[in-house]
Amino acid sequence: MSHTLGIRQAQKQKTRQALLDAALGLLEDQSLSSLGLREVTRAVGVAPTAFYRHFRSTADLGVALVEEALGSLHPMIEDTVSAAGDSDERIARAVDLIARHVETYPAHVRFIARERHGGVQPVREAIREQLARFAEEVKLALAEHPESKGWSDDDLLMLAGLYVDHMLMAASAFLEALEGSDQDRQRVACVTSRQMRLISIGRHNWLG
Amino acid sequence: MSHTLGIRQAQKQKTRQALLDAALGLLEDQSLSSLGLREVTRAVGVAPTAFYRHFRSTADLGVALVEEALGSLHPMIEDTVSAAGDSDERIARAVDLIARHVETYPAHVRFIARERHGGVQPVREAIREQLARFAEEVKLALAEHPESKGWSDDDLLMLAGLYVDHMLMAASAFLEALEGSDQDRQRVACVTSRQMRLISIGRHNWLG
DNA sequence: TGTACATCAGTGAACGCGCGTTCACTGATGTAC
DNA sequence: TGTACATCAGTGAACGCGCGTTCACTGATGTAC
Repeated sequence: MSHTLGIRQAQKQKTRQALLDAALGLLEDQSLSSLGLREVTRAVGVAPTAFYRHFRSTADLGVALVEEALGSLHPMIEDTVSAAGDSDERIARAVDLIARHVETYPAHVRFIARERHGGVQPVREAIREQLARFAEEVKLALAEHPESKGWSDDDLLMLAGLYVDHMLMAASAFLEALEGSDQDRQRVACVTSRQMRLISIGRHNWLG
Repeated sequence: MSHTLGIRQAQKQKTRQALLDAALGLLEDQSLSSLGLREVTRAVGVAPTAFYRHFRSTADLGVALVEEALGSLHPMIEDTVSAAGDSDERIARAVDLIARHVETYPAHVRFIARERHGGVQPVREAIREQLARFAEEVKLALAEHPESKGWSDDDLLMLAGLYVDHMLMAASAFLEALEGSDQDRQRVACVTSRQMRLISIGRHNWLG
């Protein structure tokens, strides 16, 4: 089978993924700028020098984590924003989707929220790029809605940016509530829904 | 003069402030969780051990920085949100005020944006508390507006939270634009104003 | 298929360095009389 | 005002420790014939 990776390549990928997983775990209670290369390799059980076979530095590993955390999320945008249903249905679906995502990948969400304004420039830049792509995709999806008639491209991008920022705020609020009670999480969901509804109302009355 | 500090107390305060200033400077390109005690004392020009006369740890210093960065901002809220003028005037004033604040205290703003979701729990907690106080104050100011008639306390707090979050997003966007051109900053101001106007429109049509 | 050589992911010792924290100290400032 | 003692912000040496990076290496996997 010429399409399968060789044993060597497969093992290398496995170690690389183990490094990424270990780093993500260690980043639950510290920032990337204080994450040590030896910490990561120790957690995986390989020699410190093995790290260099996969990443130049922890900053480099951080950029890879951004790709892992956000890269796979793009298809989700399309499904959430552009699918059918009225505003309230769309909001309910979006909030539910965010809540589920935070429950499934809490460490990824924490990493992005933390490093978005964190101390490692290349990682900030990578996150900024991904979020700009999200905003662009949301803009395109919004343009498909009938209620976007008469909206300029610039105004749609402004609205898309507001949505993206707010989704991140919501994800971060859900994350804080993860260690709380069911009631805490429901309150976050409720407040987030109302905030999104308010933005949606603003949208429908914009220029009108 | 019994009300002036003794020479000893005055000198101690001065050293403490020098430590805070130096730390804030060093935090421009790293996170608090990687800030070293020796780095800070070296920047000030005192012995490493002098640090312990003022703070238990860098986390402790971080909490003091939160107080310095956000504590003095509370009076500003009242002025911004509750003062006279229609929505557009209020928005213009708020955006201008945020832009000026970021220009005057960029390091403080960066610190708050960075450590809000950073790796140091007590500092996150301190920021969370201050922002909750802001939201409460904004809520009280909003309640004074005539357009808040019929609004429940809960809805006002929801709106206040949206404003506080959005002000922070705006501050962070201005910060990124600080190293850019005048045009960059104007674009941020323009987008922020329109987003606030959209929220304001949502507010006026809420339940209506 | 078997053999001889190339590749390269992971090893382990070694390095110089800066870290946080301890401790007993110094000497200017504060206080009691 | 002057003196004798107490306080305490800042010192400087010392400690053990883990860090990032270098280097020559090993041995399983890959490849050419």
